[in-house]
Amino acid sequence: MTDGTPVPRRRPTLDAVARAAGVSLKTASRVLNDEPNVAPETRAKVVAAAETLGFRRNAVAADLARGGTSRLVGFVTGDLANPFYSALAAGIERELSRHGRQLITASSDEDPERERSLTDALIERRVGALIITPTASDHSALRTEVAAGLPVVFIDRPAQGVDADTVVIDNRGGVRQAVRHLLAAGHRRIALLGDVAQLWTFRERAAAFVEVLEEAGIRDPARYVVAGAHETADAREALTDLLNRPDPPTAVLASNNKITVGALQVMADRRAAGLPELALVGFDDFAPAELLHVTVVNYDMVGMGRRAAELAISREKSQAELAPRLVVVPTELVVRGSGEVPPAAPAGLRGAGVA
Amino acid sequence: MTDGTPVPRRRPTLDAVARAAGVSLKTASRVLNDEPNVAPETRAKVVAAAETLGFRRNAVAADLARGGTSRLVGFVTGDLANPFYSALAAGIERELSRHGRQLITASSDEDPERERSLTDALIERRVGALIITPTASDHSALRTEVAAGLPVVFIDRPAQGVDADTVVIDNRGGVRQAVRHLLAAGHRRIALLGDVAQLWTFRERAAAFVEVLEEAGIRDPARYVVAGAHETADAREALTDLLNRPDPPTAVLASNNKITVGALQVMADRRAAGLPELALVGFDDFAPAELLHVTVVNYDMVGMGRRAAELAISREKSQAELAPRLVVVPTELVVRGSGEVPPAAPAGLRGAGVA
DNA sequence: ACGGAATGTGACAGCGCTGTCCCCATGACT
DNA sequence: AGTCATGGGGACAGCGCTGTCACATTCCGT
Repeated sequence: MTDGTPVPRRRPTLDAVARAAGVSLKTASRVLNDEPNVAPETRAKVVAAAETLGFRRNAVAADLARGGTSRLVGFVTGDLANPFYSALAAGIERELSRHGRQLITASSDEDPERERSLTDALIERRVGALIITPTASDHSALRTEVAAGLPVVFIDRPAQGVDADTVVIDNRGGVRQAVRHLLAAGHRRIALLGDVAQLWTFRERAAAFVEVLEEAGIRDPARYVVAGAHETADAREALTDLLNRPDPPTAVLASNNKITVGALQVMADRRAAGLPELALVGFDDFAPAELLHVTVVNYDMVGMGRRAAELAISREKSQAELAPRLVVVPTELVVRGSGEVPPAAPAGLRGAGVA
Repeated sequence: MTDGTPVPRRRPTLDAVARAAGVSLKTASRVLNDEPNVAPETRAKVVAAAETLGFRRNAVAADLARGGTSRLVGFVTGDLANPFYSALAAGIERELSRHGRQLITASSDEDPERERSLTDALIERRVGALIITPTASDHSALRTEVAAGLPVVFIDRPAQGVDADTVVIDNRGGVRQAVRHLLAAGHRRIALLGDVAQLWTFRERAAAFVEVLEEAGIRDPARYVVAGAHETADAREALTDLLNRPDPPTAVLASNNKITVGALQVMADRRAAGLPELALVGFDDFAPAELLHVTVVNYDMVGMGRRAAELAISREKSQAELAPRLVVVPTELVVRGSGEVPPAAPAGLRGAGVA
């Protein structure tokens, strides 16, 4: 076979650089790693040789030689297209880059099976640490890895079956703020519209929700707790059903931003139909929430990612066995309104009360 | 020094598995890579040994042995926290995972310097392909890499100084749709509110903008073209300035979603102040744009990412020299309204005309 | 029954780099 | 002079895996 294809020029190796500079392989390595004890002239020669050859060190080989662990951190998340997850990713990435580490992301699409295989792939890639928004219910498979010293951090919800660092939102606190706000405005029939009932975050929020209402002396506080509104459309439907009950709620707490949007749609329809207004508080702030005049439970998503990365790196750097740590990210109620259209409200009165 | 710290148990190697199974290293390798010509019994023995030892293959070493290139694809983007970029990332990641590849993302924060160093780091990591949303104006440094056979794909805007595959939006077409829509509604004084003047996307949009207005016989069509509205707040200010001119525009084309939000804020203020309505069309759709009743130029961001990944992978797989390819993603005008509040419009009339 | 293919397995040499150890010059200090 | 620390540099053995080649066995057709 006559080799017709142009040979894909092999990259110059460190060896080639050393030869060109007239030094040994190891000396070249020293120069390129800024190790001490190299004469300035020698250093210059090597640098020049590397430059002219267009040398790029091979981080794969370097990692292997150093012990087989790469300076990569894996992030297994639900869906990168979701602003919540991508905000986490952004925070993680920012923190990592400060420590010379790179982020490798993988979306599980909330599928436990896929989460498992992605995690495996990342471990095979010998990531230095692993950050996971757990979807699977059991993570005991990771126990071996954690025991072997792999830093694993769970974010947004804790994992079961393994002790590891965890970063979560103060779900209960956030719910309490939201519900108290609605109670203070005089609401007594308050609904909670949630995502997936199995999700830890929802269970937390629902528990707090019921608790606060009970404290306020509301009877049958779980009466308007509904889960299963995974997409915006589901949320719409679920809320419509609630409102069609004989004794409908007057206020809603939406458990995430997709649901909030669904609720806002319903509210717009009601308004168009001349029906009474509904009060709304949403979990998760989102870009134009301000324009829509909706009160939300806000927290720092990017900061949350950053915290997770910090935990991962600190564990990776310290050899000692650290006890699992828990970081709870505080929430803050941003009072704006209930999602009513911002009609003629004088600017000064903005964000003052609920409907 | 008495070694007090618990030795971080080394991971079992393939060699250990082979020994445990009583076969050679290579045979174990064959089994774990599903290579043919291994007797079923032998296979079973190896699998069992791997299982009991908790063996995880080391992808770093495997990549190195295979020729030093990893099955990783790098994505250098502006800011992962921006929904536009994260949608791209999601599309890329989805396509890659279908081909057994993993995505490693890095945010340049739109800083050319940082973009450069991240690109370098990824090349050192020996990614199999590189996808970049270029921020730097010159990418001739990548010429060597491209010549050496590294698949490089530019996304959202083309690069200068190097011939490579590129995926862009049909900016001109999108602008044409938007402007014609406004013209048809009777507007003659139309403004274009843009991001960064140097950005290729803005220059394209501005050129098309001027062109369409000229075709329509509008004099001095660039009169209301303003750039530099990088953040929402800037956009607000820029638009306010425009509206304070003696002969203010009656319609605005916002060049991205942040700007659209800024414009919506201004419109809300005007409405509150009883000033005449302003027509608005935005570039980029965003989650609650529907609720805000705003007409937008929409296109498939996730699909765009997917296309870029396809280009990268096809190039990586084919050894032949492919000529640089250009993919233009079509845009679609989603007519909803001009961002006026959705007051009493009967559902049936929704999204029918402009203000 | 016998050559040749197909099948199953192993030895061994790298992939490109880093860590360890070791050697050779200096220069400083008895 | 003789010793010894110190700076500067190289040889070499891996890191954990895969590719190549060589070898042993079995199976087939004629």
